[in-house]
Amino acid sequence: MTRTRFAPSPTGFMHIGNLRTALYEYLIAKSQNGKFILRIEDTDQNRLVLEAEKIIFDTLKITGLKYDEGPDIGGNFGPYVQSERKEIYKKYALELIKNNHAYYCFCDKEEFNAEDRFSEKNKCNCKNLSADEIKKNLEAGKNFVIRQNIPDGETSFFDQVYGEITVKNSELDDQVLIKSDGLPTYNFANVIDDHLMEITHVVRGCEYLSSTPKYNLLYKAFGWQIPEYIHLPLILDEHGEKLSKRKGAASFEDLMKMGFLPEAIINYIALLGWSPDNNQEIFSLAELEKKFNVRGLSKSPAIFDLAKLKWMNGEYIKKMDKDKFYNLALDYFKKNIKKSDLDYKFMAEAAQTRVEFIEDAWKLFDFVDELRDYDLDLFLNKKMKVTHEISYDVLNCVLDKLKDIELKNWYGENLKNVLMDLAKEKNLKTGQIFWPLLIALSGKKNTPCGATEIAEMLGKDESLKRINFAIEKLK
RNA sequence: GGCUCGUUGGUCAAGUGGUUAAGACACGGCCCUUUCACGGCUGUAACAGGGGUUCAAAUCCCCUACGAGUCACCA
Repeated sequence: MTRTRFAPSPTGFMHIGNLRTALYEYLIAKSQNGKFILRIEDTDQNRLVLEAEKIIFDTLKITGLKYDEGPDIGGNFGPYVQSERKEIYKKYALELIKNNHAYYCFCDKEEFNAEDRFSEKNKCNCKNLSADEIKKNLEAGKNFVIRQNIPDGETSFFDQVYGEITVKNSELDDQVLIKSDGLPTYNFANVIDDHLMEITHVVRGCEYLSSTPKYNLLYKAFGWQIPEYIHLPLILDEHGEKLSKRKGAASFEDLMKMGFLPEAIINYIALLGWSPDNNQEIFSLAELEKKFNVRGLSKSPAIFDLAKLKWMNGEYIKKMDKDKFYNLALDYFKKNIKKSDLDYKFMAEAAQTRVEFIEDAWKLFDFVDELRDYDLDLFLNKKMKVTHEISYDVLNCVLDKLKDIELKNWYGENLKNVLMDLAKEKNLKTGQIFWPLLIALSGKKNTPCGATEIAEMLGKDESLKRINFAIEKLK
């Protein structure tokens, strides 16, 4: 059975790249009826961030990436937190030492750090220590790490995205397996855990591509079966650099704060580095589970494009249940617009197809409370052949007609009829009536609905006031 | 610097030896429309460069350029 795992370290926010890795891991498992496991890699005690685990749980919950096993829900392969597995790693490390695939190293940490990174390999003689010397050091309580003993030769592996990759073993370090604090490094722990947890497909960012040969050597040393490897290309920011916190939207939390819907985020990042067999763009998670295949994964890095995510967010807003959108938009209407006798239902409906963020819905109606001064040239409209003169004349006629309408008849449909009649009477195009009126009432070119609907929204007094103001302005 | 990987329009991308080199976002135009939007139609715009192999190359090979990853007691 296919088993994949998401193995984040709890060091802070949920990076978009990590979330996408989790998504693909989830999809690979689910598309094959397999299991998706969450494992917390907290072996670096210095980088732990409080709350970070909660962010991981919450994000997976919000996005719907439901895991089958994990620290908070258990499973048959636990514990699912690496710091609780310390003894397990130790045991396997000792086994490697016994078989000469690893060795004790008593060197001081500082010695190595001081060395030039690009110069010759760290030369540590600990590999050649005699059994006696090792015993003496251990008994003396000397600090040690356990290092992997990389053999000569070369190592190849097959990656489902990048294909066959071969590296000379001389390029590989005798990496540390167990740190001096007794905890394993990622490099060791991931191999042990992936094996013990029976992970079949190791999915991770391609920054691990170059250390994969070392992991393979470990699998080989234990005589374990090597899992399928699926390395993922990077996600970059708009400058072609690594996504970073400083430049804005690097994390899921950031995007949520900006008003993006979780479904839209998931849909968008699914397409960053993967493409389906057809041209479909909008996918629910359930659809992705059905259609995802490793074949569609790309090798080259992708740039995170906020503009396209915005478009997608708009698509999800349009698809959203009307009542749901209404309820969400209502808060913003009430909070930001003072006028209260408004048809919020109507407003929500008008906004739903025009907005990329729910919190922007009210902005379409920002002219309701107050008419901001506007440029006279807004009246000009080539297509409808509207000029300043026509606007002036039309608004005078409109004012004439409207001022006699009784309050009980002041509603959109009726106003529209009255003005249509006016157009006929004056032999004008309908646009030549409605355009100047729209500008006069709203002071803007882009409005969420038509002129008569706005007139209804504003009420008779306010509408006439604004028409008068426009006439004065045009004089 | 060594090693490894990558490079199709501004962006995401399809493409696996013969295509008018898809589609989406963004941008422009047109239609619909009392505005805007939605929707529909449409336009601009790409195989990093150079060598091979082949009747034929975006596709296979080599070189160059550029970019990235890695070379931690971080993951």
